[in-house]
Amino acid sequence: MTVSRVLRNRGDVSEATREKVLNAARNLGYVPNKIAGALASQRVNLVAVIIPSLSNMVYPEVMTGISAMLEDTGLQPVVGVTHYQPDREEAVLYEMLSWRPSGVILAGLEHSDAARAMLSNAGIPIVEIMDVDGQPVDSVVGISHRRAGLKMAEAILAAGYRRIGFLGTMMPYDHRARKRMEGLQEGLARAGIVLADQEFYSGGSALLKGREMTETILARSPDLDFLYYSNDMIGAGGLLYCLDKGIDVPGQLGLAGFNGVELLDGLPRQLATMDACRAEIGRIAAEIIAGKRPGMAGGRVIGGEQVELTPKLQPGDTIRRAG
Amino acid sequence: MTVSRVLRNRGDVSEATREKVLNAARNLGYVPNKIAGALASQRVNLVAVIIPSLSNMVYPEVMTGISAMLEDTGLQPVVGVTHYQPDREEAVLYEMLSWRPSGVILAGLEHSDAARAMLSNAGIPIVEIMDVDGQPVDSVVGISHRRAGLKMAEAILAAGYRRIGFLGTMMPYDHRARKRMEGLQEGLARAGIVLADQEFYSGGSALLKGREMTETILARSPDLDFLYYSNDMIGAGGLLYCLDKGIDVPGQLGLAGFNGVELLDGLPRQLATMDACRAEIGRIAAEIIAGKRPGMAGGRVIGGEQVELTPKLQPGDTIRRAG
DNA sequence: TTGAAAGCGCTAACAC
DNA sequence: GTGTTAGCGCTTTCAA
Repeated sequence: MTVSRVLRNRGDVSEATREKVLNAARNLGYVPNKIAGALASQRVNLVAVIIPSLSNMVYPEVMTGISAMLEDTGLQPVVGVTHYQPDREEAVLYEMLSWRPSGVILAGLEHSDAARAMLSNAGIPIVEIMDVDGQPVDSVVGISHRRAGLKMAEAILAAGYRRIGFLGTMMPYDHRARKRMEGLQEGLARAGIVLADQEFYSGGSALLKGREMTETILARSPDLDFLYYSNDMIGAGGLLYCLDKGIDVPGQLGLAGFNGVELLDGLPRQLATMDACRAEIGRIAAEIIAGKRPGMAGGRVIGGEQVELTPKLQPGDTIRRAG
Repeated sequence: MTVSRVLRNRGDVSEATREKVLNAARNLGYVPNKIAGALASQRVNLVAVIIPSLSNMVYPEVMTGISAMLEDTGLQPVVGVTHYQPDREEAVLYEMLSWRPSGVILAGLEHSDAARAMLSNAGIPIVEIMDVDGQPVDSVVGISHRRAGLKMAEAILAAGYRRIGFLGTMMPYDHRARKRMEGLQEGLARAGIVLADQEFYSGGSALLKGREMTETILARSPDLDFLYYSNDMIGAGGLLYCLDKGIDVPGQLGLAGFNGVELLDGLPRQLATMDACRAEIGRIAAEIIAGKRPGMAGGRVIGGEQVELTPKLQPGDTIRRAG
């Protein structure tokens, strides 16, 4: 039918007919059925985005980058949440793939075998985001959390701290926090230093947990001179705790978090952190799906792209000036 | 085909055939095509959720409530974000309706005429959430922001404050913040008091903005004795500012925010706030879509449901004890 | 318990 | 520039 052509601004249609159709559509309150359209054309303007959580702030920011980039490509992101559970990830992925999206963006490089198999067989661009320490299925955009931890270790040591504690989530599937801790340990090991203590939490208000954990770890290991938190929210809690207690930060005790969340800007003191390049990651991932990356003239390359971003250390004022 | 029956656990199929089909499916890495399925069955297991923003924390929490409830109904939420722009809302709604979802959950009661028309004609359950002050299209679940503001006015006056300032977003389309301010003004008016000053912001780190706005409004109106913030994040910023400056809270200056975000638990002092019942709203909205509300034995009632929740005042310790 | 056939509402290819 | 036709991959209905 000509109607189809008008509604999609396709092919040659006379202005008159066009107007007529548009009017009729408006008056009838006609909403096209994309299900039928997709079935007929074998094309779906949806991009599956699979992330572990929406309450982490990091992911909403990645989403923002994705949405912004996708805005004028005609593609629409569809979000699925896994709650850091591999089996949920598998289920969500299956569900989404059954709608035949144009591409998949998903967090992390660790997936169940079944999920990997689905991704490999999907025949659409797959972009794994956030992390580059591992074997991607197709494309990957992220930072090396291992190197981030290592870099932080160097900064800590350069500033003269020696008794370092790590505070983070207990979640067994937060692979990126784990890699940062491993990177930190490796960096310390190079200087012959061992992580002095560690403390984990799960659930609850991150800010409050940060306070509690800080109190706990300092009670247990009063000689610690640096605390590395796995995220900025618990780090901010720790900072507020130290200020309350009159602990000399960064003289007596140094602090650092991770992510570079904008929340930190309003704190009484600026927590040291490392920017995880969240919006940037989202933007690039979306570009890859949309086939908009420079150097890829339309046709997709087999094997995918590997983009490693470099997180910048933001020393803030909770870490002593080196030297 | 029999295959279809197996994959949907439908009708009578012999165990033998069933096994055979399941095996074949697994080996081929078969993922059913829901597009075709949906077209044939005229049923789609998707629920459209349309919200203004993901960075507001409030909406991710509503999402959590929705997801949790939908978990075992076979329905899947699909998120669309409007950035508080009516035309974006209209576009997102159009896009989503064209996938023929089983229901729509969307924030607020204010929509463009076109959007209203689409909603009315969609022939599926519509649930407007967050706010009950207005005319719903179908069902509605939320709180009265006007009454929330009014109740806050009463609490403020009862505690003896008289020179009240309001601080909020400049966004012209944040109708709920506007209604809270109007409620506040109405409550003050009953005691013959007029809002002493107000200050608005847009964009940026809410915590930081809260600090800046507080400084600005106090510089302009040093005699204010209470500040009512349109959300907890800017309120928290204001609280941190006051503590920095050594302002006596709540003696000299009372503070209150809105939402009851869990972040507040980690602050040095507990900001007074009012719980917006976010997860609860999400849960009930999802129940309505899933047809799970008690008293609705399957068949949906024309006209929809109206659920008004009552926000609780959490006085914290930034408001003087009354009397 | 299984197979065959029709058709969901569109798009693509081709004829007019 | 416009109409016609044959599917897209399923579900549904009905017959075997």
